[in-house]
Amino acid sequence: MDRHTSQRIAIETSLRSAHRPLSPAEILDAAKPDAPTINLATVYRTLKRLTENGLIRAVDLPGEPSRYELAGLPHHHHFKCDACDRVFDVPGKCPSGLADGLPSGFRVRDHEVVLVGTCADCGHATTRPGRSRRPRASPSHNRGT
Amino acid sequence: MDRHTSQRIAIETSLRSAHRPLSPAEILDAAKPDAPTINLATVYRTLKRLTENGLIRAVDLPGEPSRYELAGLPHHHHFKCDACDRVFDVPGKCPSGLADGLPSGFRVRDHEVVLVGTCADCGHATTRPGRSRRPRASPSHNRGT
DNA sequence: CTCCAGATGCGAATGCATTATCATCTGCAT
DNA sequence: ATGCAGATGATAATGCATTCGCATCTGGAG
Repeated sequence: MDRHTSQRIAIETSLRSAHRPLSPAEILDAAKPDAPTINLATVYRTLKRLTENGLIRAVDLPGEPSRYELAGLPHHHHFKCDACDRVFDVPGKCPSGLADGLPSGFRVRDHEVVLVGTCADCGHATTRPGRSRRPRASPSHNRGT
Repeated sequence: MDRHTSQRIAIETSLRSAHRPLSPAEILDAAKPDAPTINLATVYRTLKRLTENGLIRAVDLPGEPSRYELAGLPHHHHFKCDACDRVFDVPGKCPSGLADGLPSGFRVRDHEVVLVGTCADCGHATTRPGRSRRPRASPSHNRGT
C-alpha cells in the first residue's frame, strides 16, 4: 500500500509547503501543476489516508468545510480572512483564563480560537469591490508559500 | 406579517428560556410541548425571520450545524460538551493578546473561542458507556433551563 | 519485462442541513 | 362572524461536501 504516485506526492508537497491549512479544493488546485489529471476524489481519498496515518490533521472552522494541515505542528490558532477565505496559522501562545467563567463540574479538554478579519493581501484596499465569496485561492494570490 | 401563532410563540419561548444556543432540532423538541404539530420547516422559517429581524443570531461551531441564541447578549464564548453535544454559554471575559503572533497587515475584526470538554451533567461518570453521538438533548437531561 | 494489488478518474450516489412548493389552515383586521 | 394575507405541515427538492462503484491505469516487487 501507499505507492508513490505523482498525485500523492503532489498532495503531500502542497500541504508541506503551504504553511497554512488547505481545503480539498485548494489542495486540488495546488496539486494540479504537478499532477494535471488529479481528481477531487483522489484528493479526498489521500487526505483520508494521510489522516489515518497521522501525518496530517483536519482543521475545522465554523461554517467551513474541513481544511488540512501537517500533524505535529506546535499548538497554534487560526486566522480566517473573510475576503479571500484563506486560513492562516497564528503562532501566538494560548491565553489563560479562558475557562474562568465556567460553572463547576465543567471540564475543558481542548479549545479552539479563530480570529476573523482581513489578511495582509486583502487588507491593502479597504473594500474589495468584485470580491465574491469563495474564490479559488489561486496560487498567484498566495503569500503563505 | 408576524402573527402570533402558537408555533412562533413556542419557538421564541424556548430560545428565551434555554440560556444556551439551540439547534433547529433542539428547538423543535423544545417547542413540541407547546405546539404539538410543529414542523422542522416551520422552525427554519421562523429562525430565518427572527434572524433577519435581529432578534436572534446564529452561533456556528466547527463541524456543527448552526445553533441560535438571543441577540443582544453580552459578548461571551461557548462550551461544547462532546458527550451530550449541547453548547453552553461561557460568560468569561475575552483574553487579550490573542492577535499577538499575527504578521503585520493582518487586521482582526472578530474572534471566536470554543471550549470543548464535558459538561457538569456528563462529567459525573468518567465514561458514559451507551452514549452515542447526537442525542436529542432531551429536556429531562437539561440543566440550562 | 511482467504482473497485479493498489491507485486513479470519472460519474453517480450518499448524507446532511436547509429551502421550496403548495394545499390547507388560522390570526386578526374589518 | 367573515375574509384573506400570512403561516403552517408534509414532502419533495436543493446545495454542498464527501464517498462509492467500477473500469482503467501504474508503481514497484519479482
